[in-house]
Amino acid sequence: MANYSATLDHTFQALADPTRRRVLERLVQGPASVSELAEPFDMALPSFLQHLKVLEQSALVRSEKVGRVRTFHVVPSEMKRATHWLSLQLDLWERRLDQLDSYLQQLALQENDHE
Amino acid sequence: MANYSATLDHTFQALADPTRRRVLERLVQGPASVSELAEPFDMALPSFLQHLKVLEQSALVRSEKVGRVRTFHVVPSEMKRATHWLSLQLDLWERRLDQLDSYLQQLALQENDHE
DNA sequence: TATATACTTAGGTATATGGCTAACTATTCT
DNA sequence: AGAATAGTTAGCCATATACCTAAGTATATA
Repeated sequence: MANYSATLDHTFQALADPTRRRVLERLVQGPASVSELAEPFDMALPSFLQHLKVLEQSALVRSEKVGRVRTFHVVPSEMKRATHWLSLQLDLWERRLDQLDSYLQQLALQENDHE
Repeated sequence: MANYSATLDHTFQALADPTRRRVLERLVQGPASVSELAEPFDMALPSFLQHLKVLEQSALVRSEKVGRVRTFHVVPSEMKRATHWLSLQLDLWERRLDQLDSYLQQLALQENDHE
């Protein structure tokens, strides 16, 4: 495993679950094993592992197994892509507001001319 | 309708679908009616309407109906919240790397002392 | 070598999601 | 009034998601 084509779909899907977001919040503080990650959650281990799988398939995290311990760590690139998409939309939205604003101001000026 | 308690769950869930992201990309350019929004999509109208419903319930957009036309527009606050969460995680991740870095540098210095 | 630890796999269930068609309502145009 | 337009509601279906228990594998520890 290592060849995932992660998409914004998968990224946002992975982020849509509170358990998975809490895991990420833990992992940005540093790597952790499956059982360390699972500990705060009142959930059967196989259910929890499902979440880790989703996170890894979305490429938000990666893991390696050494001995019997699997350690997870954050990979920032997909979070960056998601942030970028959102920032771009917010930016475009604000630009449009600015344009609208100056258009309305111009209109107001023309109105004054006619008085 | 107007009393939704939107959460990051709902926001990311809404963003996880390509149709809904394309709708948002359209709406940051300015408001649009249901049929304008639906036009680029090869999808039955009721299916498409479902997506608009998800977007509105996640509070990423809002709509008003005038006559027989319902017009949608972007509401930026939830996008900002999502961006904020992501940026915070990325920021925490980088801080941790920096700390690790200076720790390792210190370790290297101490090693030199012992030579 | 026996036991404990740390995951893993298999398989089952309930609900959610994303699509459809058909039929209906409310406005607007002729 | 009758027809067209714009959106809505109801109901069906297939697949995905999120949880579970039970049982299995591989690696350490006593």
